Amino acid sequence: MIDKNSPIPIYHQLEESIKQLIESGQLKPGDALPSEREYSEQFGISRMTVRQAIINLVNERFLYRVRGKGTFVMEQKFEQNLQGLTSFTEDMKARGMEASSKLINFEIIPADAKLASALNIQEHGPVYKIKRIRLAENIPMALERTYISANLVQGLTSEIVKNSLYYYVEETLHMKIVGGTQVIEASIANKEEVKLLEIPELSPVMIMERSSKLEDNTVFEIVKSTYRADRYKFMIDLKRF
Amino acid sequence: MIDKNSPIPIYHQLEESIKQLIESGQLKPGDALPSEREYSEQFGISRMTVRQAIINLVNERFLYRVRGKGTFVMEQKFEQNLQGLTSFTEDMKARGMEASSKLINFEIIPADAKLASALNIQEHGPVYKIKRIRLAENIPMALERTYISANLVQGLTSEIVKNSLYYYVEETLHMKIVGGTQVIEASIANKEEVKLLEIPELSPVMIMERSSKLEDNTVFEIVKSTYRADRYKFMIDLKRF
DNA sequence: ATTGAATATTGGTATAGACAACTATATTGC
DNA sequence: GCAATATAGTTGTCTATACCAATATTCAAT
Repeated sequence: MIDKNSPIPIYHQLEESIKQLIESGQLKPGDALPSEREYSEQFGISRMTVRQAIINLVNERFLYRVRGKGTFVMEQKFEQNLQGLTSFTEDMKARGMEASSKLINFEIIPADAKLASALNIQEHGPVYKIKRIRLAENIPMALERTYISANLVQGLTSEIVKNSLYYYVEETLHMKIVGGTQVIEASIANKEEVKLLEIPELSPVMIMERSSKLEDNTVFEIVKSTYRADRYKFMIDLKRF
Repeated sequence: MIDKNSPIPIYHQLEESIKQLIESGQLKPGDALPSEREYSEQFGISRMTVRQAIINLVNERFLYRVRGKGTFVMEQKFEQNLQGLTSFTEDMKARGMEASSKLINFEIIPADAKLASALNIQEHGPVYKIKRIRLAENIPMALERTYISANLVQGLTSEIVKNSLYYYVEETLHMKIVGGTQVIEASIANKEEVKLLEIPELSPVMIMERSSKLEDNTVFEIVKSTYRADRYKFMIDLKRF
């Protein structure tokens, strides 16, 4: 179980070993772990070394400790990371729904000042503008307008756009999207949104504007989405530092 | 600087002391800290105790360490904390605005089924209900309804609520809020919200429902907030895994 | 001047032991 | 029976020490 001669630190070996027990279900949420001294004796390692392993797992929220009682497995194992950057397709799949798209418009436009600044390119530079209706279970969920510098992703076609853009960019072009920022606000649907999303006039909508970046920190895309408030809620995990 | 006879752990004293130096600007981003051995000798404490303080600050992203080189102050210590769980007061401060509150209502109510389930208590159990208007620069920003189990936080008074609830809970009761989840959706203001937030009828609003948890994974509070869409945008950082 | 080896300094891992603070259980005294 | 006390077991804090691994510096050989 623990190899003292391994170049891998002992505390790290123990960490992985405990994680394994949790993930395989041999340790269930709420279960008490053996005490630090028990681990120490069982593996012939110092209690401080055991503590280092446990402290790390506590920081990662796999375990929690109560002084005088013991160390226990966290109730809510590992929630999937929302606040993760996901494509619409991935997002809907995580919600157990089937995603599809309807391409409304696909063209190359010159960047206006605001867009050029957001994409970090020259004004009037060529930009793909992709306007799509996003559907879940064939019901309109969002209107999405994606802007990508045409110099960055060359040879984009409407065929590719109809399938998964992220898949093409990551698997074929080998560009790696690493993160971004997203601004969320509430609003009332405008005429175009009312029509395309098939909702009543004056319906509330959630507007999300995302900017995603590649490994080298260049801006990859700007996405403006309008989500139907009656069909979409946004959930995030919070951590207090 | 360090009081060995204080009931406050030495590593915690050192932690606060270093944080102070960073926040006061005496240690600037990129600066190297004294080495662990220097701290150890200067304060007459063990190197392992110094390490415990530094490890905590590294976990909180105040510092970073490089083996063989030293320990340094993080470049962007405050940038990272969106998707961080913040109180309204902290949130507004980060936006450069002054926060205040108006207490609308403070009472103890019996939990209905939904609330009892969310707070993980018995149905009809006593729950503090705190209704507050949150203002930024003295303009209404949000209507906030907070629900806390009365058995968990005893002796809450309207005086405490008028000041900072998080401060009281963390500093006086020594409860540690570690995280939570938040659901965001768009809607139209109802009559009460229109009146209290001083907005036109049919105005769009952003509704956020937060559940925060303590170290031992018990639910601490449920907060339902209604934010004026014209005054509030929500920004998060995204990471792709 | 440049290279290369030795030395010093830094953080990383690990040990052994001590006592404190807290919890649960068993025992004692009434 | 019940309450107070003792005891054992848990995590929390702290010390002192040792050696490893990575980096920086010093100094000698070329």
